[in-house]
Amino acid sequence: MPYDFDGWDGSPATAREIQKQLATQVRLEDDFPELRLIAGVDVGFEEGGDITRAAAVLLDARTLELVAECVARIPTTMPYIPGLLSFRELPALLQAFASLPETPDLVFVDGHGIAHPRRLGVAAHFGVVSGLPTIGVAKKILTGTHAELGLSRGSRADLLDRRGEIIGTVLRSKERCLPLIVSPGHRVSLVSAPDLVLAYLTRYRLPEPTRLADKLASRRK
DNA sequence: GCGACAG
DNA sequence: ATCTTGTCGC
Repeated sequence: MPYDFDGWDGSPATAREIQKQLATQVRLEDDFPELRLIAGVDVGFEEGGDITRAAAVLLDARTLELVAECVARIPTTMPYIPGLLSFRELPALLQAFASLPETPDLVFVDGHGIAHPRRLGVAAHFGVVSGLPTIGVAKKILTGTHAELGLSRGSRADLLDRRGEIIGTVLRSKERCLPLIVSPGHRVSLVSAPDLVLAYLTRYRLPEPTRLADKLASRRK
């Protein structure tokens, strides 16, 4: 067995079983008005990919002020396989997240939520495992199609799966920039997910939680 | 069988 | 994701 994570042995059959179990736990619930703390998580790599570096940042939901930041570095155990991203990044992500001094009310995850072939992108998986509300914020589409969207900030279009079901929102977060792909992870509705992303947007393409986590994970500046 | 394909 | 400087355009 080349890999090992919660019973994962690298075979497509095992992957299907794990995804099937987790997918049944994904539920889109209520929305929430008063948020106090929000978090952002992302992953980067070091040593040519041998080391997975996860970052978690905690922000004051009202002022967007950085409250805390944590980094976890662990050996990489799996290769990148489209559709199975969470199995590669979740261990490090959870470790960094667990180091935060407080639990946030909402977590923004770099990657897709339910805008995934099996409705189980890394943001949905993270939500199910942590039990916290999560939103997936990706920079590219993994699956799905959408109509053209406006050029102004805030313009959006539904992301549809092969059957015409809405699985996310293509959102123009900044003018003259490629749109973000926003989808619910856990305990957040399809409608409120993009609104929450807009709520924590400043002058950049990415919302603050994800932007800061991304910067810390890739050790850039 | 031939493409598409988050990070 | 990561390897990488300058450069075009708002």
